[in-house]
Amino acid sequence: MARRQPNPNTESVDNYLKAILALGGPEEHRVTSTALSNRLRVAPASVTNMLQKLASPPMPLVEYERHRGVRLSAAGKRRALEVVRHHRLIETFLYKVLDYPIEEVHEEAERLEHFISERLEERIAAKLGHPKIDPHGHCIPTLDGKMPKRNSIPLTENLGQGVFIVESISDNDVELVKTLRTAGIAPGVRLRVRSSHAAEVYAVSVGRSAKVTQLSRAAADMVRIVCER
Amino acid sequence: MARRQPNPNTESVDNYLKAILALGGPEEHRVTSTALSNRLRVAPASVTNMLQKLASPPMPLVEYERHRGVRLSAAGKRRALEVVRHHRLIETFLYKVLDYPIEEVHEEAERLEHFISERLEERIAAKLGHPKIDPHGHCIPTLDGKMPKRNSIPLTENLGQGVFIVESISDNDVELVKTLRTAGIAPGVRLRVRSSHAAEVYAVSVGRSAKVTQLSRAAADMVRIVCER
DNA sequence: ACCTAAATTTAGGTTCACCTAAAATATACT
DNA sequence: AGTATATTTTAGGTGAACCTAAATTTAGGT
Repeated sequence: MARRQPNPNTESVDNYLKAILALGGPEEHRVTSTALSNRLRVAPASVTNMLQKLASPPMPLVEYERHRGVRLSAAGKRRALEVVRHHRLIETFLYKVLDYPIEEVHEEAERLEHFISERLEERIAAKLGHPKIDPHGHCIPTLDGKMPKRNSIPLTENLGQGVFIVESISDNDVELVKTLRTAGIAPGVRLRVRSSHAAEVYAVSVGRSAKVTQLSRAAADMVRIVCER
Repeated sequence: MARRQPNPNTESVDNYLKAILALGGPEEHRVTSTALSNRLRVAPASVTNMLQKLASPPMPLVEYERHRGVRLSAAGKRRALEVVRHHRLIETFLYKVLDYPIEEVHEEAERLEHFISERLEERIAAKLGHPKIDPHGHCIPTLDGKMPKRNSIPLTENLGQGVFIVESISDNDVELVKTLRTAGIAPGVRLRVRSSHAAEVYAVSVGRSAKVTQLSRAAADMVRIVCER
């Protein structure tokens, strides 16, 4: 009477899949155990264990070779994008319908993303008019698991001074998001960058204002920009 | 380095507390292990185990004497009512804001009630104008843990024919809720009862209509009524 | 009071996700 | 190539919530 269900606890599995998706980047690199261990704040041994489990069933969620890292399978990518879709829809909903402060949406979405049904996902999307972008400027994956890639770069990679448009802001640091909100830095905003590449502190001004805001390197790295127009 | 946290997994604990609250009734009777075992669909031994755990910490959630059943402590009752508040606020929200069909709100709320933050609870309540009653006609406990008791009776306990007002409808049976919705039986509706006490089938008519609907005994037992006016 | 049936508890086992410590493997440097 | 260092895996263990089977306690009928 041996039974070995491949899909035991979903919350934890979801978090692994999301992490692999994020760390693999747009090119879907292999992701190392250590990288996952750091991001998920879990012992390296626990990662190995989980990866072996994710890779073993008939329809594996990841492709895994010992010592060579993991990559999502088609099924794993589908699930990961579904969770990201949940997350971003929930963030948008909390922000637009429930008037959450922008810096608080992430934490709530992080918890709820695992537990909403297909129906609730659909109702939320409908209520919002099937949005494509969340309040931090990130693309919301479509129902059929597609997420357009945009050609933005981190503010820290820009090639000197100039005027740019803020594309998106990383959402996982509450303090950072609050700081940027206060400074008026939000997706779609025009940003004049005054420091040059690889500075320790970035001086920027927002919109047409002359007021200069100082951003730490860490903060600037969380802001992605595109060229104006 | 012995640590013994009394509050390990909350979802399961929440469900025990809710079940004890419901089964204890307004008089807060002791609840037996068997009753909990049936309601939670868990082996009797598992119930005993959990009750012992809930009763043991410095601030116990239940009062428990072996072979004599359990009752909620003050702390346990507070938590149970908080979970019920979550549940009913979520049901109301799904119904009113997200246009859920009434028969589907329960299942979704049952899952989400464990995971929403204080903030989300507050935002939902505010969006709804701090409602006192959920879409099935049940009272929503207040933030400070009070729930008014109403003097309704199950339709099956009524003392003969007459005209009544529907107070509430049990929410956990999808098919039943759908049937009642189709028949137009909803909280606040006027109901003329034509069968007498303890019948096998209840014949009722809704509002001022002459059309008669037949309800099984089981269905009638899930409908609570109050006297007209 | 006695005995049986039902309810309840004890004892011991499972799975899941995590852990630590030790062993194995890969990479980097001279 | 050969060793030091860093990464990864194996081995063994934890607590939570459930399970089954066996032992115990309570309650009902005569």
